[in-house]
Order: sequence, then structure tokens, then C-alpha cells
Amino acid sequence: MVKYQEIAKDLRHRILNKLYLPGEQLPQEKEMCRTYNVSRITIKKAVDEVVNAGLVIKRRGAGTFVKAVNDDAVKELSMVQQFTGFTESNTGKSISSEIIRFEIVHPSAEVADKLQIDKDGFVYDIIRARYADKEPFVVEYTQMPLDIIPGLKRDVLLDSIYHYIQSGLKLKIQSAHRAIRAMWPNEVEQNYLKVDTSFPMLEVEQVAYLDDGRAFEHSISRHRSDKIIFKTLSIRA
Amino acid sequence: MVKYQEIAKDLRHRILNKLYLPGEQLPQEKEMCRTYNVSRITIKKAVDEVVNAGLVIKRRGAGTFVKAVNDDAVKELSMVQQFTGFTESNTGKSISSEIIRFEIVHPSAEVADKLQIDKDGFVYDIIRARYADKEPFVVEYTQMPLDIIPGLKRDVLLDSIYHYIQSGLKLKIQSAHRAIRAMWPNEVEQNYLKVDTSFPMLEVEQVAYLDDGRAFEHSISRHRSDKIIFKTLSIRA
DNA sequence: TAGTGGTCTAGACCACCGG
DNA sequence: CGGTGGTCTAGACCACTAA
Repeated sequence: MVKYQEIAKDLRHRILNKLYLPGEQLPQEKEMCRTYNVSRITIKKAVDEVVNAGLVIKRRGAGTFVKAVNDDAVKELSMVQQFTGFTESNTGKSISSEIIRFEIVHPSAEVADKLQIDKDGFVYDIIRARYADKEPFVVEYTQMPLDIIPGLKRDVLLDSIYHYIQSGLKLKIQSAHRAIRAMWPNEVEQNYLKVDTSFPMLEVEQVAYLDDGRAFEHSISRHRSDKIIFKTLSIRA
Repeated sequence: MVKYQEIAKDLRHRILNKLYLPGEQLPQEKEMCRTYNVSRITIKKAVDEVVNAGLVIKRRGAGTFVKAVNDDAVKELSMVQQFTGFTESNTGKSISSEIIRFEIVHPSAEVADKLQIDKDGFVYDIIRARYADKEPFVVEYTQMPLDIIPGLKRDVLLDSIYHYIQSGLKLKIQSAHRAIRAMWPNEVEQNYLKVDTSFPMLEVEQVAYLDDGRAFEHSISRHRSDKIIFKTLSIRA
């Protein structure tokens, strides 16, 4: 691990352990340079990481201050920093999947546009219900281009597609663009998730990208609203 | 505007105008240094802005590449960069408010904890219904500490609280922590938003912070699900 | 192995905040 | 006004990718 990450980790720990209290000013950047024996740009990069983690605030002309974030929120901030911003009530539970549909088709015009691929190409068209300890919590509709993700089999769908992409195909996932809405469940979701017509669902539509810039997945996930919360942190530019 | 922002703006425009095509490699950093006549760190900071805007991807050892993002998504990315990530179907409409409740009370234990204030202090307790061209779209439940936001009056609530905080009180808003869920509407929401018991709602719970680190607002907004989409972009660390 | 972006330095000047 | 963080330089070395 490089210097600025080490320093950022140290600052996070000091804040979480209340060595720096909410509202308190952190040491100035020049002083930190002496403390950690690094240049000022390195300190700046370290502190910026902690700003983006939501723990502190910088003000030109004034200093750097610890935010008054409550303890529960702080714990979740470390989660938000992960790739997904989801808090599912599934931690520690065993996840399994049921395959509802697994076909190869031409993409719809909409999906072809979102994935920026040709309408004449082929995509997997997958529908899965996912279970945590045999409790159903989400139905996922996924399309992925055949030529980017070759060799998909049923056993991969039963396990984790993302694991296959990263470990099996050695591809790297870079980012995801998401849109979140509330919805009613359709008939499929009512059946698999065991909810009635009026039960509210949280829909997450996602386009995900590899580190070469190609879109490799379009998916729509319809979650039972009692099983998921989406958390996010926005910092004003 | 400083150099790296100018360069970032130029790169964004080139990508949006297809001078750099999806999948295409951008000029290497050293070449950009010559083109823009700046140092490499400045180029790095400019390109990082474009990465965070979701338009390009950097790979050590390989280069910087334009993401295959579809045009609609690109347009919305510039919106996502704003403070709020919301796409309401309200652009260009006149927003008005109806005050349902406006009291000063002691905070609940939960709100006191989330705002990190004393339970013996006072907070405004506000409930508002908000309209776009007389169409109701959201009910907001807001608590704000009296000593941080003094002098709140009914006419401010009818207009914009955020405008009063920034222009009237000269305070600066730094960040917001949000949790998003799907829900049924309660009786108040059913009445004001003109929806029935089973209509799904998108709830956004928010704690907002000033640039001195103090939490100044806790709010819960219940949106008609047909009037709002929440958009977000996550990039893997 | 050649070429890419990632990290880091030591120092300079600037914009902004607060007393 | 002194002190803060913001920007920027010119250069060095490193880690990683791809051929």
C-alpha cells in the first residue's frame, strides 16, 4: 500500500476511535508533512480520500474539520465506499439462485443502444430469482453481449456471474451507471418473491462497464422493498 | 476558472462532440502536456475529473479510453454531477409548497442522534407538500436545529429553505448522506399526493452537512414513484 | 522491452478566511 | 494581516500492460 493510502487509513482510524472529535480541526497540512515525513501533495491526496469517505471537510483559509456524523452512519460509510451502495439484510446469509430464463437472442433496440452494440449481435437474456437463506429477495433481468462474456453456463448463473467475469475471464469491472425507481411487481415477481400486487418494489437499472470502456451488462433488479436500502453520499463540487 | 478545469471542460466537449470516439484512446499524458502547455500533474487532475464524470477510463500501462456510454446517459451524467442526483419530471415547471406543519419541538432521540445534537435543544419540525405546476409530487418531513438555522418563517418555507440558508444566512452546504427505499404512502401522503393505499413511493432519507462539519438538516421525502428517478454513478476504487 | 499511467518530491505562488 | 488549503511546476522513479 502506498504512502497516501497509509496516511488516509491512519486518519480514518483516528477519527473512528475519537482521537479527533466531531467539529475538531485536524492538524494543518504542513504539520502533517512533518508528522508523516512526506510532501504536502501526498498529504493533500490522503486527506482528500477521507473527504470522499464523508468523514471530514476542508475549507480553504480555515482548515480541515471532522464532520458530526453519527456512529451508525460512519459504519455504513465504509460500506458505501465499496462498489455497491446497497445494504441488504443478507449479510452472512447463503445466497442461491433460481434460473427462470436463460436464452441467447438479438438485443432489443433499447438494450442495444444502452450497451452501444449492434442490433444484429447476440446477447444472453437471463432472468434469475435470488434467495438469501431460501428467502427470495430480488428478481434480476440481465443482458450481456456474447462476444464480451463468452462461455456462460448454467452453473455460473447459479453461482455468481461477476465472479466468473473477474476470476474466470480475467476481466476488470470499472464502473456502473444506475437509475433507481419504485414500482409495482409484475406477475413473475409476485410469484417468485411471494408478494401481492400492491407490494412496493425498488427497481435498480444498471449499465456496467469494463476497464477498457465497453459496456458488458444491462440489468434490471426488482427488490422486495423490505429487503433493501440504497445508500449514497454526495459532496458538492 | 483554473487550468485543470479548463482542460477537463475541453476534453468533455471533445468527447461529447465525437472528436474522440467511444473506445478510442486519448492522447497520452505527456503529449497532452505539450498540447496544453502544462505539467503532467495538471493533466492528471484534468483527466481524473473526466473519469469521475463517467466519460473515460484510465488503465495503467495501457492508456486512457473513451467509455461506450449511450447519448441519453451522457446527457444525464452532467446532471448527476450536480449536487442532487434526482431526475424529476419537473424541469421548467413552477414549484410551489403547501405547509402542513411548522412547529418548534425537542428532537426525537433518533433525530438528535442523526444530527448529533442534544436532546434538550430545539428543532424546527416541518411537513410540506410540494407541487410542480399544481401537480403534487412529494411530501417532505424536515427537522433543523434552531441554533444553526435561525429566523425561519413561513414565507421561507413557501419558497426554498436551501436558498435562505445559502443567500440569507450565508452558510455553505457541503454534503448529504442519503438512504433510499420503496414504501407505501401513509394517510397524509395519500391525501396530498392523491394516490391510493397501494401506490408505491420512493423514500429518500437525508442528513445534510454545512462546510464546518455540522449536520443542519434531517429530512424524509416521500416521492410519487411516477415522478422521480434517482441516478447515480459508482466507480470502483 | 517499450510505453503507459501512478506516486512522490521540494518548492512557489495564489485565493480565501478570520481576527 | 497571518494562516489556511488550492494550484502548479519540472523532474524522478515505480508498477503495470501489451507486444
